[in-house]
Amino acid sequence: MTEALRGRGSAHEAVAEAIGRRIVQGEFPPGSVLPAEAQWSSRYQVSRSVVREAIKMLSAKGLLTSRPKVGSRVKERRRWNLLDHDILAWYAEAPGRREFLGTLQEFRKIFEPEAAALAASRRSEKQMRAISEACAEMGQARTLPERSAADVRFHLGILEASGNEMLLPLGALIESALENLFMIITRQADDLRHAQALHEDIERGIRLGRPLAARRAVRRLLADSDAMLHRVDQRGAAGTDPASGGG
Amino acid sequence: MTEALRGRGSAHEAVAEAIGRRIVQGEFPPGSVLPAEAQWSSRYQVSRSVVREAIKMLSAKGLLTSRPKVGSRVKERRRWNLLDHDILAWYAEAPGRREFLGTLQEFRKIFEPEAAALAASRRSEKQMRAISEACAEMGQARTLPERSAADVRFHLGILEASGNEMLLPLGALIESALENLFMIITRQADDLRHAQALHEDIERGIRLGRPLAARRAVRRLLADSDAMLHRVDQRGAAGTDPASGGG
DNA sequence: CAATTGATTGTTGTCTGACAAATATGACAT
DNA sequence: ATGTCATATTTGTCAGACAACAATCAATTG
Repeated sequence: MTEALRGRGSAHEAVAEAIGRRIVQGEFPPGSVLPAEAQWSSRYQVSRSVVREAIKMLSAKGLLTSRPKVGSRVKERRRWNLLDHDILAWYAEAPGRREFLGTLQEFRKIFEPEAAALAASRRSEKQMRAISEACAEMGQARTLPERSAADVRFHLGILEASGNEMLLPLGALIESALENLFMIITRQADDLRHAQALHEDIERGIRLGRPLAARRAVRRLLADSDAMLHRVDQRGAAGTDPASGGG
Repeated sequence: MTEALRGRGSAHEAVAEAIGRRIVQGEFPPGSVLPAEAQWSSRYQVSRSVVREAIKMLSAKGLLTSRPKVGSRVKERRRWNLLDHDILAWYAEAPGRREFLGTLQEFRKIFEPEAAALAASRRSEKQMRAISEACAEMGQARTLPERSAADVRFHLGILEASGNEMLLPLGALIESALENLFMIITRQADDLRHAQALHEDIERGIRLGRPLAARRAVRRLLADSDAMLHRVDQRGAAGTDPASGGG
């Protein structure tokens, strides 16, 4: 009857996460109406206020709309804000992870090369330093999580240096992609060296103010991750061994 | 002491809009703490529950975080979800509209050409029909709002036909851009014919399955809007006369 | 008999009042 | 000067109540 809540944040955050995850994972298909607030309230042993605040959060993310008497209806997927940090996380845990990652990578190929090109023309000295440092830390990292964290900082630094603030929210996408690549891809030492060289090409292009070179370098890097992904696919079952990822 | 609420939706939506707009427009800069919930409650003459639900919505959009005793603190702009429909709308009303529109257009130039290229390779027949119809309606439209609405449908149709569902949330960006172009740009009859021809180029590229042509055509269209914008800029004060826009 | 009207009912929307939890502030003791 | 503790303030959560509203079905009426 009653269910435990995973999250250890505040109650309304935990409830929002629970309901949101269920919706994104397909338990309540678009167009269907959710159980009434009172149901969630008794199921999770929280007050209706908590449920309402949770539902308002999901509605702010475009997952559903509420109307008096009829209830909360799941919106069509087209309306979901798939670029939202939380929705991305829930999505990544849903069935079809591999396709999700493919969509993510395709999206990255659209905006990351252009972001790098913009960064090559507009980056400030401070922004350049952040990018170069992240790149260096990637090369010197001794553990894989350490390297992955520097990787994320590298790509986010490029977004920031692009000078177009609307690109910043797409950072959530990069974080999700790298995290998932990290889980799926296995890299040999040679691969790591190669990936590092690709990152350094990008860094150089931005540092020297060469938009075309930077753009091309990012395209090469993303093509490389794609190749890794396909290699995994061909080796049979898409494994989930935690190993070295890269992007 | 008390203030009236603009919106005519539910109370929490109206309050969220009021507070959100104030934040985005700079009244509460990033890092500052908002007035306490009780303050909003008495100011807008609503219960604290309503204020809380409103604040939870804003927090879901990445505008702020709440902590006991300290209050609700506005997050750094980097964390705002600028691609959110509502935030875009509030942003568009903030000072610096013209720069906002420039950022928007730059962003469009990043993803829309690629979306069109993908659509040229992957569009279904049904999706193609939607695009073609929107394009035709643009040409036959008798009123400017009618034409603008078809324009939006045209571009959203391309996003949908791209086959990458993560591109769909960017539709909010297109809607906002076209709406603002509509307010700022004035077009002569010649301009309108030219814009229509550009749209038809895109439609043709997608219909004939020519990604490169479609991509180039979108680039031409966006360059055209940019030229219109600069023309307005050079004519002095950026007017806000409602007139024919195009994208 | 069909169609409109009306009552019923279940759900969200809102209000009120209360208490718990957490933390910034300042007083106080060391 | 520094660390400890009490206090006050704010968010977090709860409980219960009523209003608004729409879908459904029965009753009334043309």
